[in-house]
Amino acid sequence: MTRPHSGTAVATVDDPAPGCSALRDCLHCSVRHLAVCSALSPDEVQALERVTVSQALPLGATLARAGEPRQHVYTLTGGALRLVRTLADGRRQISGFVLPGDYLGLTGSDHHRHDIEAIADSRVCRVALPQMKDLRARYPHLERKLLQRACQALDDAADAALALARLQPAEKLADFLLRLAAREARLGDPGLRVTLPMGRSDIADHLGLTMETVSRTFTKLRQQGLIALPHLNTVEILDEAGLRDLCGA
Amino acid sequence: MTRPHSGTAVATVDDPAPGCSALRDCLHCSVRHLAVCSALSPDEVQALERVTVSQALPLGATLARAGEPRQHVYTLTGGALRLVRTLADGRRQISGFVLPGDYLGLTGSDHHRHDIEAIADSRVCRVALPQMKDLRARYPHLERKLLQRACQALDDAADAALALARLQPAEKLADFLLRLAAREARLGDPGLRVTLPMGRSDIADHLGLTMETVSRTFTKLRQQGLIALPHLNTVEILDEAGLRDLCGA
DNA sequence: CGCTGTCTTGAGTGGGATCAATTAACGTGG
DNA sequence: CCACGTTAATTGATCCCACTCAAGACAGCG
Repeated sequence: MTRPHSGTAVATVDDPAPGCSALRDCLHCSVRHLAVCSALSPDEVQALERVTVSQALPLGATLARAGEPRQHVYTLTGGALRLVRTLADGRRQISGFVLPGDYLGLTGSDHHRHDIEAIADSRVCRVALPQMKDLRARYPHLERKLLQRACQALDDAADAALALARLQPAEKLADFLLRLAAREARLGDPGLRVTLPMGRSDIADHLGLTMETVSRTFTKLRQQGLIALPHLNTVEILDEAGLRDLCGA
Repeated sequence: MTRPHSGTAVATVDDPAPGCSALRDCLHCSVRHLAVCSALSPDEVQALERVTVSQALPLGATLARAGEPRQHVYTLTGGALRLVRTLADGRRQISGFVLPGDYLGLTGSDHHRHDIEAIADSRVCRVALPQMKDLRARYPHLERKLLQRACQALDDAADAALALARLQPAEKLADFLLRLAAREARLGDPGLRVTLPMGRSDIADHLGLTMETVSRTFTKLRQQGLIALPHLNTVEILDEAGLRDLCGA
């Protein structure tokens, strides 16, 4: 069971005295993902440790709600989150899934624009906004890295928009699976076995479909021999080339 | 006639010896839109002038094609462009429309990801990539401004994705018109009269619809008294509140 | 073993796409 | 100024696919 229980979201829980391993994770993420520390002195590392807080998010917990004022930026160090937008009448869209290494804070707004919910037991590394501002002022390298990430995110957003606007359900799903596989591959995994931390309706709300259509499309891809579904949340990519020219690339 | 003729795109034409007005425009755009020059010395302005080139784009001209290596960044100083992606089988999506003041260059790729086409007689201010790199290294303020813009663009992309995924045709069109009106308002225009530089099929390919549906939806909004269409390319917003709660905001 | 929540599968409907024809807008040349 | 030709936009008729509603299968867990 990797899915959150209905609507009973547990409140977020801080980690006021982070253990050394959590702190090391945070620094690690800062180093690896934001490349701040490439040439930091020991006291600079100390300064970083002071502004960095690890926070646990059990499955189903909500990190933020749309409309709330933003207080921190985050880097996901483990687990998975979803970014949810809901219309007045309940229509839902999932702007994206946040996986380990992803940075949360690239927005021009001072309020959250999404509900941010944990779809697996997760852990984030967080920095308060004013302190992040200081860091960015102090390390131009960080600013540059953030801009790089933002540009990459913009490219991804354009790809997603094309998929939403013009791909058919099977193409959307193939595209989604390949994208997920590529992301897991970048984190070191082989790439043929993709784990889906999210449920069918999350996929549907991400691709602009219904749960039923997603389910039917999974069966269709399976019957065509393009994928296998050993478990509900595990997809094995049998014919990557086949998937790839399904989504017209 | 503000629409490009069929497929006969005129090649882009450089302006090797830009007149003083073009140069002033370029500097103006750099100042106003990237806020580089807020505290520049005269010789720094000279340096900027040297890297800045104005380029005219007649209606129908192509500034770049998807797949080509990127050579410059641009700021649009007049007219309008469209960013087009085309699938192998001809399905088309327009990622966005570029209006005066917009910056072209926020991408992580070193190749163009869109066809960039002028949908009106246009003019861009361009800077070669290596020189832009220098500028960014020299002026941290510029880097910060670009990041701000990228973040804003990301927010807009999320909004667009929600619209593509979950809004109905009438809602999509209402959202589009309001967004366009807001954009014109930011450039000083009153806001009740929106000029559409693009044709119906461009709107369709932007919203993930067909030309016919866009046309039908226009008539529907008109019959409901929400808008008026004095000319083909002019929309008058009669009931802004009505439009606004159509798209669920 | 039954309960709960999720996923799958089925049958029927509706809305946007498709195909096709008409109308409108604009520019040109007589 | 008007008739013509071209291109874009509108309107109409039909179809198809994804949505909707509903039932059934499956897994996880107490």
